[in-house]
Amino acid sequence: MDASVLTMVPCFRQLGHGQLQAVLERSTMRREGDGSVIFHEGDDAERFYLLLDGAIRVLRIMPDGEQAVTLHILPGELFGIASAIGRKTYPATAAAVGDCVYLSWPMPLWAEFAETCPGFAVETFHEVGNRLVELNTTLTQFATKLVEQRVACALLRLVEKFGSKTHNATAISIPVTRKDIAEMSGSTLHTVSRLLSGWEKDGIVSSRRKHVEIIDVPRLSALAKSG
DNA sequence: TCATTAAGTATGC
DNA sequence: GCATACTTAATGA
Repeated sequence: MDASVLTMVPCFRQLGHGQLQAVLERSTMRREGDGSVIFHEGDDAERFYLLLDGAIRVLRIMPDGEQAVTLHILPGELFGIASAIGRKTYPATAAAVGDCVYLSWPMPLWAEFAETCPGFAVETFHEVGNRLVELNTTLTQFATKLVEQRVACALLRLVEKFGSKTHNATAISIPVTRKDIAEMSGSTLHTVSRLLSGWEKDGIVSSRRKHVEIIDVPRLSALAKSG
């Protein structure tokens, strides 16, 4: 594994090759398959993580066993950064979406990186800030929109993060089930299934098992708007 | 307007 | 061939 994989990572962007090498040498690399849980909500926050490849779903599990997906992590982003917000335990569960490759470090190194790595603190503040904005947007959607609009919003959020243009559509590049979309939109898999079937008839989306692509993004955006 | 129940079909390891 | 993903309709809050 070469230190150059870290040059694209925002929080290490200002480090020279030697420093990157040192950071890398102190990390542990792991690989996980779809659905594997990396840490659970409430676990002691012993390590922090950097996603190199794949995607991570951050979710909370309700007392009745229901799950709510709060956000997704992209390659190059940190996760499990309890230290950054002054916590001793993880506030949410992190699970792999598809195959993932990630690095991790013992949590005590967080303070050391923040002190010794130029740009690390500033970049992680940015990242945390961006997530706050994202969560705020999602929260507003939950509070103000009807289910159909929320489901449309959830799909658009997936497109924003994982959309890849194909010949005549925008495919979501990670596996997503109806249940996943329901957990992102505060709905049920049945309602999501019904909505997707309807939109498929209207030529707005096209879906197979665990795979969704959007044929007509503007019309989906229109559905996502209230009114 | 939407969740729940229930009963089915399709798909993939 | 079995578990998982998905569809559809009916019911009722």
